Amino acid sequence: MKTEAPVARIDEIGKHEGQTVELRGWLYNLRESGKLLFPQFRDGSGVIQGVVPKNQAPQAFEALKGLTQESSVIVRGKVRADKRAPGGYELDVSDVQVVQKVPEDDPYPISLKEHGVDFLMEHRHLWLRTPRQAAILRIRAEIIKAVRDFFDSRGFVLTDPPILTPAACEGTTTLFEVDYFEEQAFLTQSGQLYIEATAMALGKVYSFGPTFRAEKSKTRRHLTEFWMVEPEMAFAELDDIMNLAEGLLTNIVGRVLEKRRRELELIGRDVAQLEKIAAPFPRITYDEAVQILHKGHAEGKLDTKFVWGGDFGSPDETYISAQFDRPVMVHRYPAEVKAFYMEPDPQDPKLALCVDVLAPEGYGEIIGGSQRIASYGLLLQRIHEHNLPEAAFKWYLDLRKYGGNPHGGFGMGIERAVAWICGLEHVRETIPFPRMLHRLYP
RNA sequence: UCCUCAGUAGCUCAAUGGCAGAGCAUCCGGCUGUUAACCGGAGGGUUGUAGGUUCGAGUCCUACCUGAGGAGCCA
Repeated sequence: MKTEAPVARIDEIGKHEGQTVELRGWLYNLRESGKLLFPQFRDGSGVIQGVVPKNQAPQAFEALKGLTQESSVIVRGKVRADKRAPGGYELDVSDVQVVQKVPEDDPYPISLKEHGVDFLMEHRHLWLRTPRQAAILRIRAEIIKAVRDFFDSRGFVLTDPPILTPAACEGTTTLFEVDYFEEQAFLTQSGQLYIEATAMALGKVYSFGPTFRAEKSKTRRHLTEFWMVEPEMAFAELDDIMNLAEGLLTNIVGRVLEKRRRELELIGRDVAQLEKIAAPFPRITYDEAVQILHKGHAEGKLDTKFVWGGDFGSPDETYISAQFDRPVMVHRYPAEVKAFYMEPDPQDPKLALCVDVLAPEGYGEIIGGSQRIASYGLLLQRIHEHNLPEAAFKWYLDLRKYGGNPHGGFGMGIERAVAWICGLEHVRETIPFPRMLHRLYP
């Protein structure tokens, strides 16, 4: 096979109209019509249909006839604009080199027909090749890039907290236990406590990394291993934190609409829903949210009447967020249902200076944040009230002894953000290899 | 941990307690513009596992296994 032809990418194939190019990829599908073949090639950037008449390209015809789905190939052909082609361009194939043929007696398991969830999850390593899954992963990458650009351009420094930790961060959820040279250790459930320390060193910081929860949660919103971005700011109060969360979300939605509109359309996302996402986001207090739930109950839209003082359940969050067309910020929850490190509201110490951001369309909580306790004495008292081991938190208390100040931040679950922006039914499709209660393979 | 549902060909599914079937995939044949191509033919089964009821169980009963959806908890 001659090698002068430039290697082209399918997503930029229009640049090569009229040229002979080389494509390196996989046979996505093959339609046969007698002495005419219509192979569809996939190269990771897109899919293009080729045309192979037997009498014009006998070598390519013989190489492709009967070739199995997902066989790897190097093909050469001339790019031609064609209105009949889904992408606007077709390839008049002249040469084909089969790099590896998928065996006929053990064909590629994922056909173009429908498959069940269990089968697809068992073949996740291959499922990723389908255009829909590839588009979701591209959007995920764009969201992560937007997050990092957002913080990097605003003076935040990326500081990576440890993944192995000696104690629970918040003392609430179940953690994965690890044998650390015969000492007990855990996989982190949040880097927050550590980035409070780096924030005192660098002013504005963020972390982006995996977190682990051993909860036996079994819903469309849960993974046992997920990625979280956590900004933390010294000398910041609750309003600063809410402004930051609002800025982050409008920024990443805007970026995805700008750069990944084609992928959003490919997966069938209603883009109009995302175009509504603009500041200001509604900000309501916990008390106001409870009023909304009570009104909903009175109108028969909620089964049970919410009792003030508890945390919102999943149906409650869905109902509250359904009242708005953009993310809603619910702030000042009862301190009792929140983490030990949250600063009490000076106006009403029963409340914590915290905020949850609920995504629209029923996606629930994607961000949780708070102002942290600045006082050494109060923090020590909270650690005792929550029966946490004081010795393990000595370093954390030091942050209040040596230059304590009002500070805070939030955590955003990347997979939940991706699920919302993509309009997915389940977070399992937002990460290449999801880890769930019953899923450790592949 | 609790509640609900499901498990039949490689995949997606059908089969009133009475001969285990279809589409896709694979193989063989046909078709020069196919769009999850189409048309004809072939091969492909321990009906999740174990027990029970029955003349007879994919179907009914019990237990278990596996998975899905939800609750709680959370991002």
